[in-house]
Amino acid sequence: MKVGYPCINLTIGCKGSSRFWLKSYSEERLIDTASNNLDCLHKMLRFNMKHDILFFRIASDLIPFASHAVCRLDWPSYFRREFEDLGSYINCHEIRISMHPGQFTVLNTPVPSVLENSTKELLYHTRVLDAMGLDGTAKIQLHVGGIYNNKQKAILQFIERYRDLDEKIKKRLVIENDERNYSLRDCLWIHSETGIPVLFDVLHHKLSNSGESLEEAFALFTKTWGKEDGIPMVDYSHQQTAKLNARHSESIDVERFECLLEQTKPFDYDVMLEIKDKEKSVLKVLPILMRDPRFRSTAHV
DNA sequence: CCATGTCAAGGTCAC
DNA sequence: GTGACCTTGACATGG
Repeated sequence: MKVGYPCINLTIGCKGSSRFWLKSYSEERLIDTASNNLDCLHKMLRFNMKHDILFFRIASDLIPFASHAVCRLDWPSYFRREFEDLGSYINCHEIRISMHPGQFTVLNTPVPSVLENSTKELLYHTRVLDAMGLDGTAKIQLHVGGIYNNKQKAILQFIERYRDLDEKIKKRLVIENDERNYSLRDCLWIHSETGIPVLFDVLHHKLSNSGESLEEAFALFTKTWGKEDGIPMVDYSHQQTAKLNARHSESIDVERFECLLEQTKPFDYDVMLEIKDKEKSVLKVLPILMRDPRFRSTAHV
């Protein structure tokens, strides 16, 4: 079990996901922004290592507009050195990595241009992880997509589109249960047809499920991850506690997180805390994790 | 300098 | 059919 947070570190004062507006695109601007992002990513990983944080989600904006037609730069070559340095740091320290394309990446869309853009976006994410030399345990998480008035058909469409993807993408792609359209049960069905692993989102499951308890859910989704996929991944967040003033200070409820650990004792997994205050929430739960025999700290590496 | 408007992309729902 | 919302910031421009 490794613990982490997504994309942004609020302590160290740099940003690994800076972008700019498309209309001000220039190759120079791209190179400048991407250089800073890559540099900041390295800083965030070093910060994480100091604090026993071995799971991290890399922001999709690492190389802005990389999947857009406007980008003519051969960025994997241009930044080869930076990617290799990052990759060796990640591999040496056994850091777990994920990425999560945005809402515009939809595989089961009926619109050809959307499919084309989505495929390019998935290819971009894959190329980032490949450029770092990471193995198949570095994952790209995606929601199943839209319903289009016919869920059964939409699921079959997803399966068909998944099968058509490049092997390099397939090796990394996992699906995540969402809060509205595709529940754990739906994802498991897609898994049975395709073999794609299911990343479990605790909050989404609470909002949309088929009556499975947390224990039952863990027993189900953890089985969808093969040896080559690595330890199953979990996204954890909770709804804001009804407190005055909580609006700007959302942070993890340590007791509730402790309940999760307690309820899922038989299972090993890597957990991403999707909480507004990012690494601060991770630091808050570290003392509890340190007492958990499943937890992997930097002392193990 | 500061305030405000705008930003690649999709899907869903309320009206 | 249109527009707000998701989610949130921060880039960019105009005053």
